[in-house]
Amino acid sequence: MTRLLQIHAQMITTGLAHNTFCASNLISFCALSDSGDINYAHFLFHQTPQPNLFIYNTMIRSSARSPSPKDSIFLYTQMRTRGISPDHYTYPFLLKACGRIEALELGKTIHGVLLKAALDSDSFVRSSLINMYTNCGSVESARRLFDKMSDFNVVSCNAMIGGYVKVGDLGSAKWLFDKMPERDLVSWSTVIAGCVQIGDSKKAMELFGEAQTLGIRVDEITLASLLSASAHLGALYQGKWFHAYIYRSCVKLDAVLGTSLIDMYSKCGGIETALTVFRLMPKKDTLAWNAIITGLAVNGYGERALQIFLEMQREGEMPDDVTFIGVLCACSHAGLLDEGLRYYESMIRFYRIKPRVEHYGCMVDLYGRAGLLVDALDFIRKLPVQPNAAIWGALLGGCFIHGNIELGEHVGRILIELEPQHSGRYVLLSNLYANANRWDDVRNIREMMKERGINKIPGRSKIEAKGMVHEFVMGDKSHPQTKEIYHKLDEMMKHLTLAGYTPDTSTVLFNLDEEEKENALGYHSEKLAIAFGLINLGPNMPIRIVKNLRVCVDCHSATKLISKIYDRRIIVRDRSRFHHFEQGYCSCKDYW
DNA sequence: GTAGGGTTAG
Repeated sequence: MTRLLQIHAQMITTGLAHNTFCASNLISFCALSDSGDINYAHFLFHQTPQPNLFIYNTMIRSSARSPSPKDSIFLYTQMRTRGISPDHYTYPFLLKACGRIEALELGKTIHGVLLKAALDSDSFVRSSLINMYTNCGSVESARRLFDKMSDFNVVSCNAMIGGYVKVGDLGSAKWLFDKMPERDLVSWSTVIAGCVQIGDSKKAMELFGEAQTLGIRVDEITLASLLSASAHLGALYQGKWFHAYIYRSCVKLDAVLGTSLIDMYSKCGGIETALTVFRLMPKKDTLAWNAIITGLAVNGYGERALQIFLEMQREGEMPDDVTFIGVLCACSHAGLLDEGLRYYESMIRFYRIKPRVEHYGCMVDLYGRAGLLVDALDFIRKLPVQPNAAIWGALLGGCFIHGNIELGEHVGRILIELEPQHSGRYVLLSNLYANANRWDDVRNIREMMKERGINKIPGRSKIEAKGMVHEFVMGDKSHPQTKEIYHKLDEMMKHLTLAGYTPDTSTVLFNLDEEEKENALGYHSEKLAIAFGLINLGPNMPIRIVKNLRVCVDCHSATKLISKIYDRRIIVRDRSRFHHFEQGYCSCKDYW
């Protein structure tokens, strides 16, 4: 831009500023280039006495992708009043703006206008129309238009696939993807992103495999989705492979891809690498800061997360609502009550961010973990919104940690009423009763679950070894290495007993006799996965496990001891956070 | 010129 300002100055002195061709190019650079400046483009535009069609198109195009797409509409009205007729270049930009502000009625009107002007046969205009309709939530209109088209071009197909993906109809998206005559990288990216969005990360990986077989080289956009899939799966080695791919293929590492990498490493327990990636990023936006703050928080490094937050403020990056979710989460997990309260206040008063239900959840968690259950309840009562299940869940968590049976029972009942189909709610209440040795109540809950036909979700643990993901359920005997695994498990148990471990059977759901309970615990999926890891991973490799549920008290204390006995780092990602076990300690400081 | 990407409480 500095260079451009010099050129502009020169143009003024030489009189070239009045030359339409030169003025157009100047505006075009400011409005469209990555190193341009949209505000300066507006400034130049206002100084132009008679902007021509090209200038209008450029300004409409630039505004359509700017943070205020409404400007495009304004510019369009202005050009019409000034008697300039829009052409087939104008409409795609204008329709993009309509889509972004979800102005369906306006979009329809423009559709009518361009029908009259007979511009609807232009393939760019058609694809833009399809995209406008899907962005405005009207997939049916998009489909009607799409069906009427005789020339099947790849862009309109992609726009249509994107429309299906937006409404979560991956079946139709995949159907069209398979049916279209030719697919380009955008087609692949769209379906891959679609899989990730509906939570089918495995399918996303499979599609990438197919693309690989066909020799398609993916770019930074596809990779961002694929890294997000790795993050969800907790597949560190898969994610690392993509990281290497980025370097190998000289893919542009922009802020979005950097954020995906940070998130992938954090969600796979590789928080040190996440930090390195973050430090090496030349341009960090709010999302990148948010990703590292949240990553540190769920990995149990609350203080580090807060340091980075302070750094963010020093560097003048504006925190948003998501930043504060990370900050509050960091405070509650690290037991920093006063800081949490202070940040919450500053979010509202200083940053003028209106708290959302997620922030309330963090606050209840903050009070609850600190043992201030009365304050937590008081906070919930004063909320301007109906508390949701997550808020009660946070309070129940606090009751559990601090052994408050009365309040816990009350909250547990509310939760079951609120989400009668959610098995975890019953399990939690039942565990609370079991902790208090109230076996009759435990049995009642079991009965209730049976009557309502609700099944407990079985615990599953995944572990990666030699490029393969292995999954275990409780008492699993399906793995080819079953014999060795159980042998190792016996050895582990012997070592544990020698180290003074006694099984904590308090949270076993069934009212079994003590010996049965111990057996049930001994074969919990994470213990099987640890045994598998000890057998198959080299002595210096940390054991990384991803669990679908929260880790139980018994497995937690057993894992701490195992990390010491076998001198092995064990990293467990459970449903809500990370546990880094090392030399008998866990990063969660036994609060989770 | 049109179509595809990242962070979010328990």
